[in-house]
Amino acid sequence: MDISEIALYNFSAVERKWQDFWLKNESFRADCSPSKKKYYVLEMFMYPSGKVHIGHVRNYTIGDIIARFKRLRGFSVLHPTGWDAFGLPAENAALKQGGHPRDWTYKNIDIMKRQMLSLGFSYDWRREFATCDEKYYGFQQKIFLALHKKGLIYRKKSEINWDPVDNCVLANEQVIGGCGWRSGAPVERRMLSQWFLKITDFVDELLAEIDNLKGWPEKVRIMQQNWIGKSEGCSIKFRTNAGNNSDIVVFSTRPETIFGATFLAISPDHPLAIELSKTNDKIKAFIEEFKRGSVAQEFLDKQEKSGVDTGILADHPFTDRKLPVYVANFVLMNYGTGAVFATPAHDKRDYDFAVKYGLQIEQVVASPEGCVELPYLDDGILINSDFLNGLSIAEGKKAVIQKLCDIGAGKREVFFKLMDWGISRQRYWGCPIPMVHCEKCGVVPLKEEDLPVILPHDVSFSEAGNPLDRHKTWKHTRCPHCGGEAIRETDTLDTFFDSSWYFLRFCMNDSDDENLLKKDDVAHWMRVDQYIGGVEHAILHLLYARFFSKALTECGFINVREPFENLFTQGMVCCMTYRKENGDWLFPEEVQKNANGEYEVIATGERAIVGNFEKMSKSKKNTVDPDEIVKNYGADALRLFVVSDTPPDRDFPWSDEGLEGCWRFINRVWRLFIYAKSQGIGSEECSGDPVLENLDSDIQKLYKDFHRTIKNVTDSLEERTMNKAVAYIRDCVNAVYLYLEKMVDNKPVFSIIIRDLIKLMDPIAPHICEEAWNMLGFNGLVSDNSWPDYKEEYLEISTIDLPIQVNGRLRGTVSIAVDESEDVIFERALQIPAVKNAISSKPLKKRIFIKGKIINFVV
RNA sequence: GCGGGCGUGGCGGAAUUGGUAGACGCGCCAGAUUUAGGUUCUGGUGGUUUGUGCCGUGGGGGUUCAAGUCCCUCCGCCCGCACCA
Repeated sequence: MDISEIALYNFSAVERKWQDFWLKNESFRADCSPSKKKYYVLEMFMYPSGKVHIGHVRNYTIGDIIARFKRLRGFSVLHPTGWDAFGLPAENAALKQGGHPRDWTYKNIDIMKRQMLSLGFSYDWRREFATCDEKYYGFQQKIFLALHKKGLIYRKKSEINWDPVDNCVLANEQVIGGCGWRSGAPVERRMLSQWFLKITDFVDELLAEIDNLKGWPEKVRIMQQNWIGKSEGCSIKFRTNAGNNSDIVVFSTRPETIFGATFLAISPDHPLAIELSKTNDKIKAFIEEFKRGSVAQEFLDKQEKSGVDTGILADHPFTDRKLPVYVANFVLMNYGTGAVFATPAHDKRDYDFAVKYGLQIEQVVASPEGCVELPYLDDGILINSDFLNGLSIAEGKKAVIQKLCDIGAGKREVFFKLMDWGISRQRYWGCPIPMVHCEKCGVVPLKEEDLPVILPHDVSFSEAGNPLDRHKTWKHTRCPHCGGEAIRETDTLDTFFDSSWYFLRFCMNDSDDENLLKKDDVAHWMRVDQYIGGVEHAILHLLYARFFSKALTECGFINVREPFENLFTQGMVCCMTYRKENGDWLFPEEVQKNANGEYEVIATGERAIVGNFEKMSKSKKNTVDPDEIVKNYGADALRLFVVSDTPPDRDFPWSDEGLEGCWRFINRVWRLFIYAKSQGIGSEECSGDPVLENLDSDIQKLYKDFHRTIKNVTDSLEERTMNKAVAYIRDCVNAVYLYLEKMVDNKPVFSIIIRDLIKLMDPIAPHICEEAWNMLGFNGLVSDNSWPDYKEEYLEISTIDLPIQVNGRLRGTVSIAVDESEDVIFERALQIPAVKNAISSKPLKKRIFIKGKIINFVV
């Protein structure tokens, strides 16, 4: 048989066949198995936007490779998926094209599920659900009531971030650079009664536990730490000459520099500043100016420090110094106390401000060597500081806080940036909040037996605002407390609420009707052993999910305080961009290379500019459609491609040539399988390990090298560097190709190699592997079997080309047995002409010999 | 400004953790097969010379018999946070 004449692999028939089989037989259902170790692998579930994109494909392929790999490694694997289905786009679509958000959502789920199935992901589909399923959000309302009862949910009138485009409140986490995370519109500030989740109750634990998240990327851990933003310091009360109730409390993390304080600064939002503005036009004007500017973030960033003198003088707690009080634009009301003492010698901002307004600068920290450096020396010895003189920063800090406490002027204090999470949204397509407003009883929680509160279907989107609010009947109900007339809460929950516990619900399979959070099931599967998703969720989702695990544990639902053992954040899929000279984006197919090697627009011949590799996006016209790829190259080729070459945590440069290469490789492997079958390779030839001594030396080497391949692929998959696993597999296939004609005389060895090669490839390209497995007569599915082992003894190399250096430069190699004696090897090495030449007549100073590694002559 | 990451052929990236730099792939070149192109199989491919050699992992310096890897220093790119007291 000529291997080059084997017909192309019919991927579409094969892939369809096995996808149907897996689905029908629930091949990947996860059951609690007492005999196996469990492994929970989860990719962040999808928003049903309407279409799967390549970024999803990469994310879910990485997860599926891990799931299939772990199954073969003998774990009982839970690998579920579902839909993060509430949210604004459904409403926007209804608004734009008519129809109902519910229909839009479920239709999209249908489409996208079909796409996911066509990629051969090994999910336990029994556990699939959407967060907009009544059962799911109904249970979520139960959770809401439990959290409320526990005191973790409260209602408060507060200034909120209002997105004027989406007509919606945003959490602080959803405001990025002063704009809404979805709409991109500048956020306005409004006062509104809102529901809040008391995430701050867990702030210490949320921060402390980050240190134990060893399986998380350092980057994400730091981002969470920064977001929580703990500062330890001291609040200090300053008396002023402005009469009663005009004491100013400042917060400082550097109280030891108090003797360098030369003025106080308060925020324009500080109550005292607002009070003063009533009688002081200059302050009033300054605050107005500040408010006007503060909307646009870029403006704020570049804004120079400025302020206005209030005329008030504050008393220094330890000296006679009178400190002028300024209203200053660089002091934030929402951090600390909204007031600071300024030490210009040791703080950049204070320094800039002092220079601008000609204020005093007093150095109080000197470097230990005594040399004077101004400003901002943040380590050294305290000087000019009365009782602190000569102390280090740390000692001084301790001493000054003690003294401030003693005289009743200050106390130790800790501040956090993290604030409670506002969860109310003035939107229809979300989980209804199970509370009512009763004139007599106030805000009253519904009784559990009255749940779920179902979203009404008959709503209209013809007007702006919340459809629930203007629904004719839905919101009218009875008060659970007094039985009188009451109004339902018409706000719905932030969708981040929905996604904060979905991974817990996956622990139950769909036969469980009532209780979506069974403690035993959760205990069995949690934590998630490997969570995979984009780094864009580093703060929002991951922080909320951590908080929920703690809160639900407090409420007795579960007993898992940290949900995610290992976190993997994959890079983005990027693609070349092209633009016209006027800046308009061009599709790649609109562009061609002309005779001069420059790019031009095919239709018009104008010059086209080649842009950068950028994240795929519709607006930049550099997307590719997974459906098209699957249709033309198959799911296996696509899966292989998205994990080839580039480590999964880096951005992936898409190229059509690269994809073609993967398609060619799938075909190359297919030819190998067909050829092997024609040579009598198959299950009946596999019986135990081959006896190496009976084999030709090159086949021995091939077999030993294959064990090296097993080790390399195993290690690569364990460390999540699929690109390396692919390289080792390709290398191995290349090696087998060189011995095709020896197959027929070495059936047992080749049968074992082919069998185990199928297993090694199965996590990445499962369809072709399932087909080959079946075709060569092996039993069951590949995933019913176990991952190949390698023999350590085969990894030991007996002969080696030992590099010979002279003065650290390579002059040749000698092929010798690894355990050959040193003297013999030196003898051989000195016979190499290039070595002789390099040494010539110079006296030998030293010989370096590292067994199995290198020889180096130093002359 | 602070924090994190990165810098290796034309390109994506390997490198047993201090021991033959460039595995594997893309691209390119050649041979075989083919009526031809494509496919397929095999070989080659860092630069520069070829008698040998010399240079080469962002730049410069250092440690070492030996540095992509360790130390110092400078430069550049990407990401996150940002008047956080």
